Amino acid sequence: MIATDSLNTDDLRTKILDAARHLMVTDGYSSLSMRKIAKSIGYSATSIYLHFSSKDELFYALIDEGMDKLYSQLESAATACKENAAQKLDAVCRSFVDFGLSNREYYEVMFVLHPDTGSRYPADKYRKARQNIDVISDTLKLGRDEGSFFVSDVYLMANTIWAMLHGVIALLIAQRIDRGLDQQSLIRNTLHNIESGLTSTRRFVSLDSEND
Amino acid sequence: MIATDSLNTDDLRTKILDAARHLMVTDGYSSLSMRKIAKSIGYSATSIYLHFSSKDELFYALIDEGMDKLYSQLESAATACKENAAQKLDAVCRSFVDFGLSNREYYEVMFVLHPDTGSRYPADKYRKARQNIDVISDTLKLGRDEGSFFVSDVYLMANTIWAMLHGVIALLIAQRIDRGLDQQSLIRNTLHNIESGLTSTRRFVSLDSEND
Amino acid sequence: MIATDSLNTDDLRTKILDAARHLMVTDGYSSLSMRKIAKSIGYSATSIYLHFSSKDELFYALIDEGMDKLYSQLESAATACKENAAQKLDAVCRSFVDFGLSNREYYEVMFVLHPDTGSRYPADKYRKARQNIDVISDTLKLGRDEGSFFVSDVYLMANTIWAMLHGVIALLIAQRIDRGLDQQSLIRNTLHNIESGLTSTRRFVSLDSEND
Amino acid sequence: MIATDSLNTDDLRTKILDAARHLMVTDGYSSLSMRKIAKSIGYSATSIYLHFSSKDELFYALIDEGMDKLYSQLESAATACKENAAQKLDAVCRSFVDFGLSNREYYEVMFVLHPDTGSRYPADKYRKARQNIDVISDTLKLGRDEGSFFVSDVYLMANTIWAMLHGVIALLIAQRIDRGLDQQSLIRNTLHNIESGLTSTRRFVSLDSEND
DNA sequence: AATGAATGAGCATTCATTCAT
DNA sequence: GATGAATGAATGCTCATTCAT
Repeated sequence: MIATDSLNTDDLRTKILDAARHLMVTDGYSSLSMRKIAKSIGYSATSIYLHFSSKDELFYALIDEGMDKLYSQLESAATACKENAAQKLDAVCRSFVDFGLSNREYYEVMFVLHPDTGSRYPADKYRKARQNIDVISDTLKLGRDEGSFFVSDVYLMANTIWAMLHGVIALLIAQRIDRGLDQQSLIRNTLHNIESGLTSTRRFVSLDSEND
Repeated sequence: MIATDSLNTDDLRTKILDAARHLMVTDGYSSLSMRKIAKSIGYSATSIYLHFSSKDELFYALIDEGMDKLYSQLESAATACKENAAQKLDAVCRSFVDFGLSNREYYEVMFVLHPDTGSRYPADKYRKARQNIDVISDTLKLGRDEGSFFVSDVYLMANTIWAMLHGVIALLIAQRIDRGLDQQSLIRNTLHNIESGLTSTRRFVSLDSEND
Repeated sequence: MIATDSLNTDDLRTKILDAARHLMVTDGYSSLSMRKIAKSIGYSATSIYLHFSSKDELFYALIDEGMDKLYSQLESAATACKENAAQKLDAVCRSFVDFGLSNREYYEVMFVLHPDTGSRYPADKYRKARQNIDVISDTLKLGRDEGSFFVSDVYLMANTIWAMLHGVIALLIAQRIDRGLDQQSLIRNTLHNIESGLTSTRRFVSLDSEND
Repeated sequence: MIATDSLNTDDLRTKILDAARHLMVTDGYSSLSMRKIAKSIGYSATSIYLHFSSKDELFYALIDEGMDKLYSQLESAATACKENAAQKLDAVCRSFVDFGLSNREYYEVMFVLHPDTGSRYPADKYRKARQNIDVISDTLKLGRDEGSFFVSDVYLMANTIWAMLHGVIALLIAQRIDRGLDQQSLIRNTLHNIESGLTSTRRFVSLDSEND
C-alpha cells in the first residue's frame, strides 16, 4: 500500500519534471508556465504545488536533474577512456561540450539562466555542480601523476577549463557565433588550447612575473 | 535654446537606455517591462515608444551601445601596447575581460541575455559585433607575421579566443565560480592557455587528425 | 449539493453572456471589453477566461445562443399556423421581425455586428444559422406544392426573403428610419412585396432575361 | 493670398478625408486611427485636430461625403434611364446595390456602424440621407402617374424599398449569405419582389384587413 | 491526493487627445 | 497653420498562486 502510494507520488513528480523539461526545450524557458506543464500531463495546475512549492523550486529541481545527468555522462566518458590522461581529458571535455549542444535548453537552465525572482541558487546544491568539475580535476591529477600535465593548482585549472568550455557552448547555443564558422573546428581549437596550456613547460614563468 | 531642446530629447533616450540596462541585469530580460523602465525614470510607458518602436528595438539599441563602448576600449588597448604581438594580445584580452567585469550590465545584455521572441538579431548589427573580434584577428595576424604565432585560420582562432574569454567572464559575472578561487589566477590561467595554443607547433596533432 | 455547484457554474457562464450581449449592443462590438464585462458582473476579468477561451469565442457563443432562441421562435410560429402556405409564411416572417424588434441585443449580435479580427465565423456554426432559413424554405416548398407560390429555387428565395426582412429590422433597430413613418405599415408593405413576388407569374421577365 | 490659404486648408481637409476613407477600406473601420491617418498623409496627428475636433466629427464628415457620392450616383442612374418608371426604378435600385457592394466599408460607415461613443448622428445630417430616398420616391411617383405602379403612400414605399435593398447589401457585405448562392440571382430576386409589390393590384386589400 | 474556481498583478502595445511652442 | 512631446486610459490575455472542498 504505502509503497504503491509513494510510487504514484514519485510518478507525478517525475511526470512534472519530464513535462517541464520537454516544454522548456520546445518553447523556451520563459514561456514555461505551471499551467502548461499541468495541461501537458493531464493534471490540474494546483497539483504541481503538491510537489513543488513554487516555480523556483521546480526550476532548481530541473537544475539538479541536469547536474546528475551531466555527471553520469562525464563519468562514463572518463571511465570509458583507458588511454593516457590527455586522451581522457579530451574525452571528458568533448563529452561536456556535447552535453551542452545536445541539451541546449537544459544547459541554459543549469548554467545561464537565473530565476526572475531575486532568490539565489541554494548553496547546498553547489555540491552537484562541483561533482562535475571534480571529474576534470581527477583527470588533471592523473596527467600530473603521469608526468604529462604541468599544473600546480589542479582545482583552479579544472575551473579554468570548465569556464573556457562554457564560453564555447554558451555562444554556440545562443547562436552568437558567426554561422560561417565550422562548429567542430571551433571546438577543436579550444581543446587544443587547453591541452597546450597543460603541457607547456613555460607555465607560470611569464605569468608569475606579470606584475613586475 | 535649440541645443537645450535637442539635449533634453537625447536625455530621455539615454535615460531609457540606462534604466533598461540596469533593470535587465537586475531582474533578467524576461522580467524587464516597459512599465518598469518608465516608472524608474518617472515617465509614462507611452513615452518610451516615442524613442523605441518596440521592446525588441530597445533591446537591440542596448546591445549596439555596448558594442560601441567595448570597441573603443579594445581599440585603445590595442593601440596603447607598442610591444610584440603576444603582449598586445594579452592587453586586448585583459581589456575584454576587464570590460565584462567592470560593466556587468552591459556585458550581460550584449552576450548573455536574449529575447525569447522569435525575432532575430538584425543582420546589420552583426557588423558591430564583428569589429570587436577583428581587433583580436588583427593582433593574431601581427603575431603570425612576426613569426611568433602559429595559427592557420586567424578569424576562426579569434572567435575561439573570444569564446573562451566569454566563458570566464560569464561565469564570474553570474557568480557561478567557486568563491574560494582567486579571480585573477583564473584569468591568468586562461590567458596562459590561449598563448600556449598560439605558440604550440603541435597544433591539432593529438586531438584530431581530421585537418592535418 | 452537486446540482447547486454546477448551477453556480452555469450561472456565471450565463451572467457573462448576458452582460456581454448587453454591453455589445450598448457600446458596440469594438468597445466591448473583457474587463467591462467582468466589472459589470462583479467578477475579475480572468474569470471570464475560465468559460471562454477568447473574446471571439465568447462572441460566437452569443451568436449561437441567439440562433437557438430564434429557431425555437420560428418553429413555433410555423407549427402554430395550420392554414395555407401564404398565411404560414406571413406568420414566420412576422415572427422573425418580431424577434428582431423585441430582442434588439440578440439581433445585432447575430446579424449586424462582426469582429474586426480576421477570424472567420466557425464553419460548424453555419448550421445553426441555416436551420432558421430552412423554416422559410420549408414554407416555400409547401406553397409550391399547394400551387400557390411560383418559385424555382426555393433556397435562394428563402435567403432573399430573409435578407429583405433583415433590412427592415436592421434599420428599425438602428433607428435609421424616418420616425415619422409607421413601423407597422413599413413591415406590412414588406410582407406584401414578398408575397407578391411569390405569387407573380411574370417572374424575371421584365427585370433580366438572363435566365429565361 | 486668402484664396490660396483657404485652398491649402481645404487641401488638407480633403487629404485627411481621402486618407481616412482609404484606410478604412484597407484595414477596416475599427483599426482606423488618427495617428495612422496622419502618418499616411505626412502630417502630424495634431494637425488633424485643426480640421476635425474629434474622431467622431471626422466620422460624420465621412458619412456626409458618402451620402453625396451615393446621391450623385443615384441621380445619374435615374436621369440616364429614359424608359418607363419600372425600368427607371430598376436602374436606381441596381445603382444603390452597386454602390454598396463596390464601396463596402463606405457603406458600413454610412448605414451600419455607429461611433463607439454614445453620440448620435447629428439630426441636421439626415437631410442628406433623405435626399437619396427621394430619388426613389420620385420614381415611384412617376410610375403612379404613368399608371403602372399601384402605391398609395409613396414615401413609405420608398423607405420600404430602401430597407429591403439595404438588407441584401448589408448581408452580402458582411458575408453572412451562404457563399453557394449566386449574388446576382439574389439581387434579381429582390428586385422582382419589389416590382411585383408595386404592380400588384391586390395591394392593400388583404393588408388593410389584417387586423380584422 | 487532487482539483475547480477565482483572482490581482502584470504584460506590450495602441489610442485620442492636450498643450506649450 | 503646424508640431513634438507627453500622457492616462484602455485593450486582450497570461501568470503564479490561493483556498475551500
